[in-house]
Amino acid sequence: MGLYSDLREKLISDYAKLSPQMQKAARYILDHPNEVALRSMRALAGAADVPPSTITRLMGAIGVETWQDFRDHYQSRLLDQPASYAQRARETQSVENDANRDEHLLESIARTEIDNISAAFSPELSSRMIEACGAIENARHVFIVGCGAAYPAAYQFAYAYRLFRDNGILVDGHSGAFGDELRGITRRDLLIAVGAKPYIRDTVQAVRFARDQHCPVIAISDSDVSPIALDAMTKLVVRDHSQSFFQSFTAALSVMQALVALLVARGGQKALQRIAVAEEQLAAFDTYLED
Amino acid sequence: MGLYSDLREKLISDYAKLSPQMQKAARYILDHPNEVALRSMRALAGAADVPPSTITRLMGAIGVETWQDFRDHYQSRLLDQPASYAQRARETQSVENDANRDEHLLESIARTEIDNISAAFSPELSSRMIEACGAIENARHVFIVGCGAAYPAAYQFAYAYRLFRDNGILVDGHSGAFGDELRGITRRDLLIAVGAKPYIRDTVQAVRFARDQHCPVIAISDSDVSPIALDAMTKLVVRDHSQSFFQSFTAALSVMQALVALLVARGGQKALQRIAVAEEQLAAFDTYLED
DNA sequence: CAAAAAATGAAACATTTGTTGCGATTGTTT
DNA sequence: AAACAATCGCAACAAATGTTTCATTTTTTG
Repeated sequence: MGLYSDLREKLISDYAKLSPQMQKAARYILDHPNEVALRSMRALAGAADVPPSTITRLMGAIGVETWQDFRDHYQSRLLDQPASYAQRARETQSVENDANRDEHLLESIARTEIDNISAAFSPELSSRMIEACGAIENARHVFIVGCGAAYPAAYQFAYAYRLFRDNGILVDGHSGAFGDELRGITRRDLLIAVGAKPYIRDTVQAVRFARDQHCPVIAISDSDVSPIALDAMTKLVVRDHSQSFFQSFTAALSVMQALVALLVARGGQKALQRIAVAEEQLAAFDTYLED
Repeated sequence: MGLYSDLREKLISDYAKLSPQMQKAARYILDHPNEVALRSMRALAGAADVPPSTITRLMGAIGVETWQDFRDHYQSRLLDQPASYAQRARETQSVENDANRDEHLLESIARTEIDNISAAFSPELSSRMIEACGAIENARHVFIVGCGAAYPAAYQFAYAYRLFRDNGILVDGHSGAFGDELRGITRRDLLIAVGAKPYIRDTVQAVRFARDQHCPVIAISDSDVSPIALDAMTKLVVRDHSQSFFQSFTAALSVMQALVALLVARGGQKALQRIAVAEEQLAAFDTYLED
């Protein structure tokens, strides 16, 4: 019997030959290797949503005698990891070539991104987000605008929001002239605007138009005094520090996702039901690929 | 009950007060912390040369309810990244207060997002990203595809990329039928595909089409064996853990931004000049608002 | 020294774990 | 349509795990 230096590769190469349920199990194992090392087989089966017997069968299918052998393999893999980590750090320090300059840049990016996210979930911002949720829940229509680099964040919110509420409108100019969707906006509506420097004219004009119609604004921006946030009811000022030329919208996206999570959590059972219905509709349109 | 950030200290401070046999056990645990995380209590007792009951008594002596709690602590210590994540999750669950529930949820979200990003910049993923950059630089055309919740990440890359390279094409179906942009794709091109479960049919078909034309694929996905990543040349598997119903695309977005940053850094002066030109064009179109 | 207190290890206990067997279900072929 | 094989999940099983009990030994104390 051939011994594999890493069972992971064996699992990947044999993946296609496995039965659907075993694929499900293999997939979970590939995605969560540490759980193999730390949790019990039954717990792992439960997490992967397969009966325990499937795991046992998977062992046989990939040529592993017993679960213990499999687990041992993943345990030693877990113990070896810190070693290679340290070794890599040493290598990075010793040689000063082009390749590890890239690695340094990536490490620096990672730190910055984490800082940005941490700042976005400070107590102050958190309470503002909760406040924003209240406003969203009471609005008649919820408009979302964000252009250029801010478009992903706006789209993200609009996409998720529409799965459980049907009063969200993404202002992106895809339906005619930009801002056309805003016609008829009133003080009972709400505009969520995303944007950082350099501020894009369309976004700012959308905000101003909404303000003129006495529509409250929730601004996700890079400054309290940015043209987007200046007159906003709720200001969510997120950091967009970045190692590169472009600003980072990671924190903005994260805040958008957090808003959705909050809304769903507060919406309770009803929100979950709506999501289920939306998913069924998507399935009916054959949007998803069945596993 | 006082919670210690590290039970190790508790073990050391109480060491003198323990009975001889318990000291023997405590000594072994302090010397072999990983064994606590990986082996069974009986096995540990055997290794420490004490009866199992001594371990149970030691638990009570240092104020730990059960062996499971003790083991959990050492397990999360072993995976130093999500250190107190499990504990935090448990706390969030235990407190059923409506007023604080939102804040706890946000804290939990923040923690998870940071974990996701940390994992995305692991040594393994970092080297894959550098590898991906090489492929991007040598490709004739760079196609980017991502649907549904993955669209923001795809858009983000395409938007930034087009500021310094003019061979990027976002496959989003805005120009006629979906996938129409892919016509004429060859082995000299490159497809960057973003997507997580549930996999959207359009994305998967785009990947398959590219593969059929022998076009290499860079996959940003949630699993090594996802239909998007399975046959990909370079697999960037990012975590999408989330406290809410939806998966998080924060890490995917962050990876996209990092790729752009890498490309610009490697592109040197030439890339910066192109960016300057692009900005001037946007200014000419009166896109930005002058301060 | 004797009585009380503490500590110890073996065994018993209920629980959990990994594995196996079997009937039911599914999908394919004749 | 019937027959076959593959796959699946439930339930039973034996082995192990964590905990408790209790009699014995050791230590402390008056």
